[in-house]
Amino acid sequence: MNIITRFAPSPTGFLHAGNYRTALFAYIFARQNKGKFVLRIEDTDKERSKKEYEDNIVDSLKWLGLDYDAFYRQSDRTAIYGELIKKLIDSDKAYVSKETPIEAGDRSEVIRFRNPNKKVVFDDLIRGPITFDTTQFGDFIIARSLTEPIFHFVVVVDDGEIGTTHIIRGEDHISNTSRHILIYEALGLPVPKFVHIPLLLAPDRSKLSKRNGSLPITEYRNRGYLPEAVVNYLALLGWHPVDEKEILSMDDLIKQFSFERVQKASAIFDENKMRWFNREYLLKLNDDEFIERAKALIPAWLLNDSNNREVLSRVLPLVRDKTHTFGDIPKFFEVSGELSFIEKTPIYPKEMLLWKKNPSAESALKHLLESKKLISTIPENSFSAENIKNAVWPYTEANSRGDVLWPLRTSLTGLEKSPDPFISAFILGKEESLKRIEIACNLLK
RNA sequence: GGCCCUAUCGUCUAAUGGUUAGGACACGGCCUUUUCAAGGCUGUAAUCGGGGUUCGACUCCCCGUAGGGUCACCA
Repeated sequence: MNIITRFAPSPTGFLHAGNYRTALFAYIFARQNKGKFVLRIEDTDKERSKKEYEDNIVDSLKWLGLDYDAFYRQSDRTAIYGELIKKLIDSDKAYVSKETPIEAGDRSEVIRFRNPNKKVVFDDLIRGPITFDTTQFGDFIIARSLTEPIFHFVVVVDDGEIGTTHIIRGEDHISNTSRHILIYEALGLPVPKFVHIPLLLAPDRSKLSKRNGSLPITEYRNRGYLPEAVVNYLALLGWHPVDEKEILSMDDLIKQFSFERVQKASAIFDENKMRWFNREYLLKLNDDEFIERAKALIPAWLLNDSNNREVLSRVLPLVRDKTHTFGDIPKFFEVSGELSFIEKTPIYPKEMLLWKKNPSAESALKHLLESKKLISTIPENSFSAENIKNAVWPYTEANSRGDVLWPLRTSLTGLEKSPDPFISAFILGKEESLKRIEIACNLLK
């Protein structure tokens, strides 16, 4: 059987992680079976559908790497729906019904489906058999008019035409399924397989929504997440491989995925773990890839000023070491950020230079003068972190590490938290480092 | 409220009748260390409750309870 799955969002708002996880499962299942994955924009609600949201859906899928084989937009297909509604009316499977409007916008005439009022059973691939008594739905509305069909109708018509074999969608559609099956039968279409994916919940266990802080998935791109990390994390929400390996590429997922291992219960979206995944993927990048992909969040003075390219290469290991998402980078360079000392000469109180375990100004000055002497012996062209350490270390060991290294580090960075003194000095260069130590000595005198 | 779905550490989950109930994230401790991270080691922590079935239940059944979904002229 040639597998066809689809992702059928309505462009009435930004879609969140839960929506894209469902899309991801549909995509993976299609690719795993060498089938087709279709994107269908469900924009029958003309009031609320916006092009902006449709564009964001297309953009998001592209970012995540979920390429689709066909694209449908329901608003392009109004005529087709009209004809099929007419056919149902002609065969008395639907009828025009007189109504008393209740809300603004309500019509005095709608098209209702003649419900055979029976029990419908379907076999959900994740949950097993589910039974509904459709009597509870009555003769439900399938269109407001011949040109204004409703979700329940178009979704069946389109999946019939596309030939969707597996309808993979959120659990919130379970109770719609029996109605849809009734329409499949009325239309004489084969009933596809249904797969209802559990919902994603916010940390407070409520449904993911704008209110509880769920974000458009593209917002994670803005915050410096890698799409491969997002995909990996999303796949592991509600699904788990046979072994305990959690770092999985899209290819791995396509190889290993199965609905049997999809959880039945809803899962809570936890950004903490996604950050961890992102760091794992960040570690796999080489330096050039890292810079290329972090571009948007590296400070402009460091990235674009050719004089600073050398500085960039020196701080890169440090930046990489402390970064979980690219979004962490700007704050290292903000005022009093851990790397803020690079761009601006630090201004700090004298007390900053005193080690808390031995807050003596004489001691700090003595060690600082000695460090300065040792550092100045290093030739300019071999001013590396390693050589700086080698020059200072024996003296450090002969005394007390803290007594020597705390004043040295703070003289260079002026910060409570910063990289170690050897790396800091290396980044600043010999001349600038000696200058800063000199300033500190004067402050202590 | 009716109908439907679900229930293992705080979170994501493994274990499909027999395990000291495993792993990951987070959290704590230790090591490393001038600081902050990172890293290494390590620790705390779970089968919702009650009945069955069974020699034996996380696992099967029933009843509760809790959470979620859905009851639109939205999708």
